[in-house]
Amino acid sequence: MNRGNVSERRHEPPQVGVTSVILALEPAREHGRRRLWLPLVRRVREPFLGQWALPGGPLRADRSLEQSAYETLASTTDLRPRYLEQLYTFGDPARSRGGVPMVSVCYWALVGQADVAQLEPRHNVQWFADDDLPPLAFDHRAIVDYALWRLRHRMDSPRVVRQLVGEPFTLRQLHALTEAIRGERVDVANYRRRMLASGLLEETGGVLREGRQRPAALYRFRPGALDDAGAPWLPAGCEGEQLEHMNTAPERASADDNPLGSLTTALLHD
Amino acid sequence: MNRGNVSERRHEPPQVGVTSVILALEPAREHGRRRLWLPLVRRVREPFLGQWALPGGPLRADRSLEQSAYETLASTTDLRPRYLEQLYTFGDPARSRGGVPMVSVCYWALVGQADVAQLEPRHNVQWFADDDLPPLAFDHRAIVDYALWRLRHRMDSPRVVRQLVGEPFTLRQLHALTEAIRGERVDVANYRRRMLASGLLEETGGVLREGRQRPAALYRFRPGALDDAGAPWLPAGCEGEQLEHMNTAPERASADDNPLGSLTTALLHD
DNA sequence: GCAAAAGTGTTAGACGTACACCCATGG
DNA sequence: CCATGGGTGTACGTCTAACACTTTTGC
Repeated sequence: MNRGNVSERRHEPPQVGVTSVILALEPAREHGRRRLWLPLVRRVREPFLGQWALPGGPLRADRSLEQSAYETLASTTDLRPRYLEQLYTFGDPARSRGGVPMVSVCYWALVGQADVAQLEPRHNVQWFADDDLPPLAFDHRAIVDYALWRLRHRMDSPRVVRQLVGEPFTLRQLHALTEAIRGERVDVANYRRRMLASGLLEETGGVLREGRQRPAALYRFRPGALDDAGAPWLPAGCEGEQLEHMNTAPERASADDNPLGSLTTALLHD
Repeated sequence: MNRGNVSERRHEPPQVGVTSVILALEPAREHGRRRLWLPLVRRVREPFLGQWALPGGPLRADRSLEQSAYETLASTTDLRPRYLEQLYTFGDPARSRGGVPMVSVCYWALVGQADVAQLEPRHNVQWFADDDLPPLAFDHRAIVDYALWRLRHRMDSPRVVRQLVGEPFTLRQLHALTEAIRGERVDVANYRRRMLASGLLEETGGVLREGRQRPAALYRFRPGALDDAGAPWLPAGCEGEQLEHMNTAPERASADDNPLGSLTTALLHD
């Protein structure tokens, strides 16, 4: 798979880029299963000119990785996600451009329903369902699949679910989201009970009528449910082989034994 | 936490480094709980000269990230881990050295019992138990904690367990490893049953006598158990904003729906 | 009343946990 | 025969899947 045509420029410092996968829940269609959606941008340069690709760009030296991801993502798609998590870093020399090695730090992001609606159609940005993607530039397809895999395995995190479904929500909406991500049918009755028994939700008191049937109760996540969540996916600290004056101990966060406590970049704004 | 003294060199391309956390199971002590161990190297340069730190170095442009991690790790500690997985990439500008931004791709690695024994003592490399670490350079402590957290959450992976315990193994050894990583007592009887019922193990036919009691049966992991394992943590593909001729579809691997099929770098040699 | 979705109940099996118990072995 | 760990049995509570059922609404 890797071709070994490394040129003589190999000793130049590698380029560092940032690439993002943005995920959202497809707006409700009439009597259809809701799917996962992601925006792609059309490439305006070679290589892969005209093909669809993930938003990305070079790492700005005066920005953190998260900031760079957020900015390139916002400037190309006009979306302002509330959730941003590092996915993986790719750095094979076979990916070099003209012999200059390329390192790409990939992120995945979540945007809610409201943000999806606000995105006005552009020629160079378009939404695609996860099961109906066009051919993608580079190997962005693999990155998308990896992001979807991560999403499925983060589904038990209230943080993730909340960003996708938006608050407040009905249990049916939550259920639809679960089915969209898992890609399989889930018993509604059991899902209700599990969610209510989890203690993560609280009723808002409001109701929502979506069709012409009985209205459904609205819920939100309890404040405490979002705090610990049992997983410190996003280290707050930073590191380097040469790093000046950075001996601050990592802040240990609350309940769980999460080593890299504060999730600085998970929830960007609230 | 971030100090804003970004110098005028901000537009230089960022340096890219690779850092690794190597984990192993502490050799059996007489009647003591076995703990997790990791080797640290003493810094021979400023900053943090003389302090303990994780092995690391610059990314070689003609090497993949995994190869770079493996080589710097091998050259500094003389260890040849069989498992190597990307952990996280740190890139805050506050971590810059002399104004040149620093991006560090971190890996975690596993070495088995045999490898630990073969490592002859050096002045600049030493093992430390996970609950008795010295002060570390930079914020390497946070990285170690994060690696340990990852390890605890990868414990259900036969690949991970196998590398730490070494084959063949008795159920008691497996159990001891589990307790070491989880940091809590686990019922031996139930652990036995769960493991045997999982279908991941097969008897070698051999037995091992560790004390003066009844010898224990030896097991190994079934070949198939290591294949799918339900999690494609390590993408095989590569990516870049500028990438030449890289439109190969990702190979989808077997049983599960793992998107980035082949775990190229998880198991380095077998 | 009818359709459709909200919401509740019930049951049977799978699974985890605690703990008692027998077996094999060397001293 | 005894101490120690290897290995088995069992009973109980919890969780979950499956599915029948009642309630609320608009037409």
